[in-house]
Amino acid sequence: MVPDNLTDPGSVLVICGPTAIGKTAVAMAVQDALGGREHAQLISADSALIYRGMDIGTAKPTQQERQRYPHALIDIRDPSENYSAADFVADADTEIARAIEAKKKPIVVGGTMMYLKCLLEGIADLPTTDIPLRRELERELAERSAQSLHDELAQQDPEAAGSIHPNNHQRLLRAMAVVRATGRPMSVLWRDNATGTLFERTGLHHESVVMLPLQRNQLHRRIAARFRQMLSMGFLEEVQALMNRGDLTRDMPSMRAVGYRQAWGHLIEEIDETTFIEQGIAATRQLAKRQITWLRRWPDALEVVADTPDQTIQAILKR
RNA sequence: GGCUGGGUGGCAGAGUGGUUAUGCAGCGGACUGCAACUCCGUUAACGCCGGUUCGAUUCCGACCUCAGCCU
Repeated sequence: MVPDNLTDPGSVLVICGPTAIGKTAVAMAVQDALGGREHAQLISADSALIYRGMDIGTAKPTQQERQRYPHALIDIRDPSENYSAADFVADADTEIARAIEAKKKPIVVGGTMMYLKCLLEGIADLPTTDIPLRRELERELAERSAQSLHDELAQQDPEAAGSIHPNNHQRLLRAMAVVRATGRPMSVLWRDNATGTLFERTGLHHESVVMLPLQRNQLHRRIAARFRQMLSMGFLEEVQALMNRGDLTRDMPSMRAVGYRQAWGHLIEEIDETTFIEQGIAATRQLAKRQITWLRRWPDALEVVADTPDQTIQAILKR
């Protein structure tokens, strides 16, 4: 018997956890428990799964799995394109509304904590990154110093400047761009232009299932095994094919994904194979660690500590 | 057996007679439009024994060990 809070058609189920813990398996099991694809809609919350052609290294659900368990928000971008937390919130809101419309329970599954946080807590309505302005700021950064740009930000938006280190160019330039484009501090806009929480935007409640490893070692072992399995499935060939396109560069968000970044370095003979494998596994472990840090502080979570998907499913269904 | 060159923190890799790089990993932290991102802080080493010296990771010697070459 499935508990009410999971079947409640007027609420969103969120399944999150670190990489390699088995979120997909749990999501599929929950869909089955709800009566299949007619009654549930899986929605991916993952900044890497959005990219077409990046399948092996992202541990994307297979074609067969996706036929029985269709996921929204997978393969929606080309690796040359950008995507952001704001894009995700907009897309996810749309998918959730569509699922409700079709009388399906929305199930958001993923490990990109920033996306989930913004989905649940909201994100301000700020101007999108303006490329020409961004270029201009990059030029200024090169001509002046980061410190001088940071000083300027401190004058116009002290609050944002306070939380952005001068060396953090990525965030420094974004905050500057917002000020330049709107004439108002980003920190003020964030309060004034908040779009509201998921409930405020859609009228839907949510329930979070947070998967955490019982033993960190066990997860680490799974990560290492999965990475080697990716290699035998042709991960390097996948990355080589992406490089062969000629239009992708290693500083694009897609190519900076865990594993892809290291594979790129190996394929241009920057690092040898052993180092590539070591670094790839280590980077994945670090990703899991960062995710777990977020998850530990997840508000109102239905927390499930389990080492295997089966344990998690049992724990969810028992509630 | 002989000769030569090496042995530096988990790995890679500089360097110095005293204040002991750096990168990656590890650990802690920040983060509202690149978040599998970006950034900040931090732990940790000089193969072994002896000698020279006020002081040795650095100089000298023996030893152990690795690589290459020679017989």
